[in-house]
Amino acid sequence: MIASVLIQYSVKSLNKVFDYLIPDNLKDSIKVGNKVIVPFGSSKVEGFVLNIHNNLDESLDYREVIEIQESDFYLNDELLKLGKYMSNSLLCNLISCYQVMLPKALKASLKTNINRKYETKVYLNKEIDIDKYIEEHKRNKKEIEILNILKEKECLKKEFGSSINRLIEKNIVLSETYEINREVQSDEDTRNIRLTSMQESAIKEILNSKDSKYLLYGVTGSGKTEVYIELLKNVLKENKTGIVLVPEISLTPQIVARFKGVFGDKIAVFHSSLSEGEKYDEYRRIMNNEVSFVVGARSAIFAPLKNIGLIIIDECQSSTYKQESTPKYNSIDIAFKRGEYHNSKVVLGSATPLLEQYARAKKGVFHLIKLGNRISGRFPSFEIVDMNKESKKHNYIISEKLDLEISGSLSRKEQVILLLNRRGYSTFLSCSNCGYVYKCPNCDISLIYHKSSNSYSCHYCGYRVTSSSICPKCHENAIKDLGLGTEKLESILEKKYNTKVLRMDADTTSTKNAHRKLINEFSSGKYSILVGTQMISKGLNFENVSLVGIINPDASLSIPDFRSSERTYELLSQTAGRVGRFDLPGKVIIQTYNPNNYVYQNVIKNDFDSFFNYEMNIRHKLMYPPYFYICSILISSSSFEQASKESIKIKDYLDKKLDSSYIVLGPSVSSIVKLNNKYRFNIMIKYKDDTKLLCVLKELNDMNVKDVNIDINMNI
DNA sequence: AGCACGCCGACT
DNA sequence: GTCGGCGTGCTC
Repeated sequence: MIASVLIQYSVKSLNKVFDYLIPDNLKDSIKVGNKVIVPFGSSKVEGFVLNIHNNLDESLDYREVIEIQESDFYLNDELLKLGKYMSNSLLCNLISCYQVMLPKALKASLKTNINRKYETKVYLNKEIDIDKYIEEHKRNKKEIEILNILKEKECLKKEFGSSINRLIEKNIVLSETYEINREVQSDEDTRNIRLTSMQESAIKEILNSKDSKYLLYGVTGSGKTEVYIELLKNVLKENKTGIVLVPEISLTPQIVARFKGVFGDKIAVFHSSLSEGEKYDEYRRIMNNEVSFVVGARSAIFAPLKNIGLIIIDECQSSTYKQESTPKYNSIDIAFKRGEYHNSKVVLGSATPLLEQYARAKKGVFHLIKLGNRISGRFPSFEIVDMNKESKKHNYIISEKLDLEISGSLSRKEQVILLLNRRGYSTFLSCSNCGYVYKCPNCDISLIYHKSSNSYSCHYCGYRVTSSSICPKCHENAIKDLGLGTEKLESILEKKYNTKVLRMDADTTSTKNAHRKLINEFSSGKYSILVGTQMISKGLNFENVSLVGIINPDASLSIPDFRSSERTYELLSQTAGRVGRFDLPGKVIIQTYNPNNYVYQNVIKNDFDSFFNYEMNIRHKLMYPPYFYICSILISSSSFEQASKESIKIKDYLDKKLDSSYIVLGPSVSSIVKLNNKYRFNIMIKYKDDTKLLCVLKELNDMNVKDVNIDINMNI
């Protein structure tokens, strides 16, 4: 018997299986999907068994499989097929697809040592006359004490001191060690919640329909979570399983607590804050059919559940569902694929779905279900402040109107949230003497001043130097920090309003549980103003907040990406949703230099449909999604010339191979020309059907150009 | 990925 | 004459 093994390394030349003889002692136990150790060249490697067969090739000199790792674990048929699908449609190595599905402890890599947790139980050896033994060893009080307890019941070894070891050695007491799961603690929300008629009818509509894909479209606070819960209860009734994806567990503790409260132990939760050992435990619980549901972020879509009845993707507009590193999969595509396999329903939920998603729902590709208005609170009142006028009055950061509203809120002892989507103190550093702009030595990016760490840092590669006002070029003491980041805003506000300001951004929430701690502190009223980046736009529920100020939304709007408008719309409407959730009337102030922009105009009217129509028109004209799919090819090299030359060659190649139904744009320099010492060029392909494209790109992928990296990102 | 093989430059 | 640079090719 021969095992075809896909080994651990994710390199082009190893993207194929190697055949190994299965030795007799493994013949009965080896399974397709098993993780095995095999000899490879002069070393040993790990890999997955993709096939077991008998086609001996006489010309080959086979070596033998060394051993099976984690014999109770294997990639099942569905996941094996799913990996192949991913590898084909994403143009990446097969092994990277399998690796991404698994917790670190189960990935193929000889370095993994699983931090297993064991427990040892001890009990009396029935074949020994205990009473006689006790009689003979009366003087050893500790031993007798233990034996008397064990006469009643078996116990855990750790309940006793070291004297138990002597008893085990003498075979009086028997011990048995087995693997156990760590206990993962989490909050539980066990409220009993009455469903609204809107929710009831949404649930009925999904349960009674034969459709497989749904878009549950409901504003923030309209109670999507309760709909999910009822759907899952139904899944449980049918003895099936389900997956719930959320953008990021740490940002949505309430929804997880709610699931835990209703389903308790039947749910496995994949936190990013779990240790690798804990993740492995949760994975084991799933494999052993101990759980019915899995809740987690992007990679939870690969949970090895059997008989899936329902997959829910909450906040389906979130960009976190697309993985930025290879394999660049999108959990939503994977969800549809798994849904097909299991014949299960897939429900996307959002208050601000992506244009593609909403368009598909309107077209009937997804069954659209609207969930009406938010349950409590009212829609806040909006005001757009024209910063062109304000800057004439020398108000660049806080407009008169916003100042007035902040003062008003503070005097009423209410709280204020200000959104500024830019962390750090300043946004760039420049010499007032010679005009030099302080850039990262590895990237073509301005360094950003961080006052709290007294450093200049690059937000892309992590480069960091101690701050100094001496210009590296002209050596004058003239470096000035310009532009506005959350740190600077924080200190400006503290001075201006003489109050405590809480800042929430990637810098203040980097430590474990910091996010939650800050939220609780703001909730408790210790601070009157919260300043933060986009991370404050979601999920927060504060009763005492009456004002939301949006400081510089234009920055988000001007990001060179075709989705920047809809991202900004989402960011603003989500942030606006932080106010007026309870009894306080809410006010939202948007400060912009483009007051007439359709994004802002529609945000203030809360008119998603109107925004949708306007934006769809633009997408249509510019041939962007959902009218076309987009594939982006990134060509990078440490040599600018090589990257440039190769980009042009690739463009010519694509033009030659692809017919006119494909639109090939570029090459152009990337928006970040140099990143991590690599020069970057982009080619964009607009397409409606990927079958031919995938073949052409596969050939392109197989061409090896030295010192040049080609990175393909399908369906961005 | 790691390693062997192999072909050209600079040096005890 | 050798040591060693890294380009190429192979691993069941």
